[in-house]
Amino acid sequence: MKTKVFFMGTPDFAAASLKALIEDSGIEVVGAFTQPDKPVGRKQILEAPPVKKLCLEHNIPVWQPKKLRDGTALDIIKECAPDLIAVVAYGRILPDDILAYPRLGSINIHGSLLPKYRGAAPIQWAVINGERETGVTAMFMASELDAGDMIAEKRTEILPGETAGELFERLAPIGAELLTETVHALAAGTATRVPQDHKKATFAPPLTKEQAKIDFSDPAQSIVSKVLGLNPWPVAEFELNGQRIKAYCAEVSAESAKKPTVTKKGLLMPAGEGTVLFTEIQAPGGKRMRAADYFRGHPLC
RNA sequence: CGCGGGGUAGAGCAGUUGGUAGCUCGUCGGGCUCAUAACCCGGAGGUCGUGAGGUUCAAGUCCCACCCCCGCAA
Repeated sequence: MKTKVFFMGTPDFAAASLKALIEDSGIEVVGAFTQPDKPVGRKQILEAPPVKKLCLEHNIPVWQPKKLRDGTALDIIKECAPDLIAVVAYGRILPDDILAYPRLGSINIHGSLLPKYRGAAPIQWAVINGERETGVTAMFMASELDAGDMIAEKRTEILPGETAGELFERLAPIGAELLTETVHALAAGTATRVPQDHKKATFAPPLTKEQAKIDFSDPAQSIVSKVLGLNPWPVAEFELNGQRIKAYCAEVSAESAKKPTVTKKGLLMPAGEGTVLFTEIQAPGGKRMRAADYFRGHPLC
């Protein structure tokens, strides 16, 4: 008897989990919710989220409800008769009646080691704050955001120089593995349930463009963590000779500089404490490129 | 038709009021050095996005069309 799972998720990170469920012979994905198509790109072209694409490829019924609280969403789920609901980066808060419906419960895979970094951007904040370790946590969903009882977690080191985007890609399959394991554990009745220590909870709110600006009075290490955590979005930036420069990759430099300096490795910028070496940047209208390349054609005055 | 920048040697750029192209780096050869991402000398490498389009004695440089890349905005 296959475990029937109703899936909810939106971006690539979620699609990785969905794919794992689809490929698991003991699991049947009976339906899915994902966010409505959104205009993306320069010309506002409507594009389907990764989860929707995957569903279409595998003939899994998929809906993109705008409202979850008018009853129709719950009706759809009832029709699919899932044993449990699995949510991965769906981007919406689910009403209690939906959470309570499946007999095995509603679970969520979250990109942090709870109770730390509850919220929308756990992976990015872990990088921004210079954490050395992070992971994914499986939990039962509660009405309060990311506050449900924990089932299991998987840990991983944050590598030096790793960007949030890279960490995302590395965490996606780990989360997928955790999800399938958790589904099987629930089906077998062997899943554990541990309440979070709510006093230790921290939060990871959505990133905004306002925080993209680099403050060079910060320590070099903080600036580097910020650059890495804000890549690929919204991307840290700073001004140089009146040009707005986006910073994709940076590291703390062993060399020191008192003013902006170009070297073979990139651009050195003095910080509040230490010196930052920008290695990958992008100017308006230009492509993203190695800092050393950029300054070959744009020498500092 | 959302706003805007750009497509010139392997890479990043410059190219003035139109007259067949330069710079930095890399690369190749040679030299110097205990040594080097250092320095010196020399060389190779470009149908200037596409359209055997328009204007012109002459177009990278002006006009037209198309393709591609990118920033903003979402």
